[in-house]
Amino acid sequence: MKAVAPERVKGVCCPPAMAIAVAKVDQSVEVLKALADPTRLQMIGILKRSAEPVCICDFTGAFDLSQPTLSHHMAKLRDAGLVDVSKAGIWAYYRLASRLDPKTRALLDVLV
Amino acid sequence: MKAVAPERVKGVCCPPAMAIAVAKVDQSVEVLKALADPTRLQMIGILKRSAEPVCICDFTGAFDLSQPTLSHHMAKLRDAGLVDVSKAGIWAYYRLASRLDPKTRALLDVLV
DNA sequence: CAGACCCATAGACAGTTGTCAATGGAACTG
DNA sequence: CAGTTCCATTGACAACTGTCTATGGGTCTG
Repeated sequence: MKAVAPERVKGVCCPPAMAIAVAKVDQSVEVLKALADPTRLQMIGILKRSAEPVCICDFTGAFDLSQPTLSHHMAKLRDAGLVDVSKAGIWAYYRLASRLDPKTRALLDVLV
Repeated sequence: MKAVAPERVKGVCCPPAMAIAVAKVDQSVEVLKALADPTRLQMIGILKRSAEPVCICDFTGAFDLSQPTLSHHMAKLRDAGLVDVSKAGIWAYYRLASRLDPKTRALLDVLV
C-alpha cells in the first residue's frame, strides 16, 4: 500500500470536499462538547445505568464538587438535550432523555 | 411509570456509585475533546472518507483558516491518537490511525 | 408564618482553547 | 548555493470553561 498520494505537484493543492454538512457537524459538536468533561460523562454513565431518576443531591454526595457546579454541569447536559428533568417537591430528578436521537443513543452506547 | 424515586427522605441523599472507572472516563474524554470542535470533526470526516492520505496544504485549501491553525488542530488529533502522519518530501500526509481502539472506531462510525 | 431544605442563577476568577502573525527548519529546484 | 515551498512551533490575545461563593426562589414542616 502506497502511503503517498500520486501526482502531487509543488504549489498545487487538492482541497478535499467537506465530508459532512456544516449543520450536522455543529449538531454533533454540541453533543460532543457536552460529553467532553469527566464529570458530565460520569453523570451520563450514572443516569444511563440507573433504573430510577437521580436527584441533584445524590450527585452532590457522589462527586467532590459543589452543588452549584453540579447543577451547572447538569444544565449543560440538559441544554444539549441529553437529559430530561422532572421536579417533585423540593427535588429535581434527572434521567437520560427518553426521545434521544438514534445517533446520539449509539454514541452513548459506545461510551458508557 | 412513576417519575419519582421511592422512599426519599429530606436531608438524606443516596449517592449513586460511579458508573465508569476514572481511567476509562479520562481516556474517553481525551478523545471526545479532540473531536468536539467543528474543524477537527470535519477533518476526521475527510480523512475517514479519503482513500489516500491528505496533506496539510489540502486542508489549507478546504478551510478558511490559517495554515498554523490547521496544523495546530491536526496536532491535537495526533496527540489523541486519532491520526497517523507520514512525511514525504516537503509534504506531511495524514490519515486515520490504522490501529484504532475498537471503541474509538465505533465512535467515529457513529459520528462521521 | 418561620425555619429548613433543595435547587438554579449570578458574579468572580483562574485556566484552557481557538485563532492569527511571525519565525524557523527541512526539502526540493534551478 | 540561493530561492521557494511546505510544515511546525512560538508568542500573543480574546473568548470560552470549570469552579467557587453568595444569593434567591420554591417547597415542605413544625
